[in-house]
Amino acid sequence: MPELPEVESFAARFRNGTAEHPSLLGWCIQSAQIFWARSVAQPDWKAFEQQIAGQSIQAIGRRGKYLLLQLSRDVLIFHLRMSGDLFIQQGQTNSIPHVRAKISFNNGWRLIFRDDRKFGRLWLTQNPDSVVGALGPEPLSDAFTPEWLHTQLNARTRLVKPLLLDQRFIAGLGNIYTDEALHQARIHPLRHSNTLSPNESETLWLAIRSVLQAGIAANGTSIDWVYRGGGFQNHLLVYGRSGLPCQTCGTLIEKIVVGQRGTHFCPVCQPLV
DNA sequence: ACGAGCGCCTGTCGGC
DNA sequence: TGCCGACAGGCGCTCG
Repeated sequence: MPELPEVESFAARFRNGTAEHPSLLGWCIQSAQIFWARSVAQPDWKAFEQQIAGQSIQAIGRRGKYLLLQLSRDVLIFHLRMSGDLFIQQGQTNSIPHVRAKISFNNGWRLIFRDDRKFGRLWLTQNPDSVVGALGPEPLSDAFTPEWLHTQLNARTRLVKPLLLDQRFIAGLGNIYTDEALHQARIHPLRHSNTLSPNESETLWLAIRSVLQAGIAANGTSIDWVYRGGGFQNHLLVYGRSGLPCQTCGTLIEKIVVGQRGTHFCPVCQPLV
């Protein structure tokens, strides 16, 4: 579930601190425990536990949906996939179910990785490009321009929705924000990418950025308690609203399957030309 | 180049 | 009530 805005929210909270905990910058790792071996993608879980001990957090960042913690020697990378969640805890151990990894710091705090579906992954590597190097541009960066988007859309023939979900094309969009961006741009999810006009591409560019920025401003989207503390679920116009009236025209929102993913759209606002 | 199908996993929900 | 299939925020793989 966590898409770019949710991961950005984690990065900001870890970097700046919250009312519940201070910034993680400078914290020194005392030990780590892995409870599900396959949650660690690299190296193997035993080497992960050994290598991470003694390293301290020097920087906290995000690339696409990946959370990157620069440590003394390695980079610790998280991808939360469908159901991953991160907690900062101190003192008594709360009984959190589905804990896959626990990282304990010298100052008594702990970072808990919870993930009921076990799809999330951790990496500990000196070469973060081996994990995030193939990602497309950051949609909120200066490299992501209307001209770039139009050129790249027209260079492919794929359906626009699966293309936007492809992390090698653009980094960070997931199912929720893609549906919302296409709706805001008034583009049908089954359009072929090479049929978008320059004007439509620019509208889509603006929609992607504005939806992501609104998501970040709301601290992300919380659905089914998979991700906590966000407010953007109250601003969704199509995702999860099939059968409900479109807030623009009143037509009932439809749900179809595109590229194996549930896809929500307004058939009137987003005509298939 | 592209899409479909499937595997990875667990929890929830609706239908019968 | 209980069982069973469908489905869910993601993504990597194989196969046409």
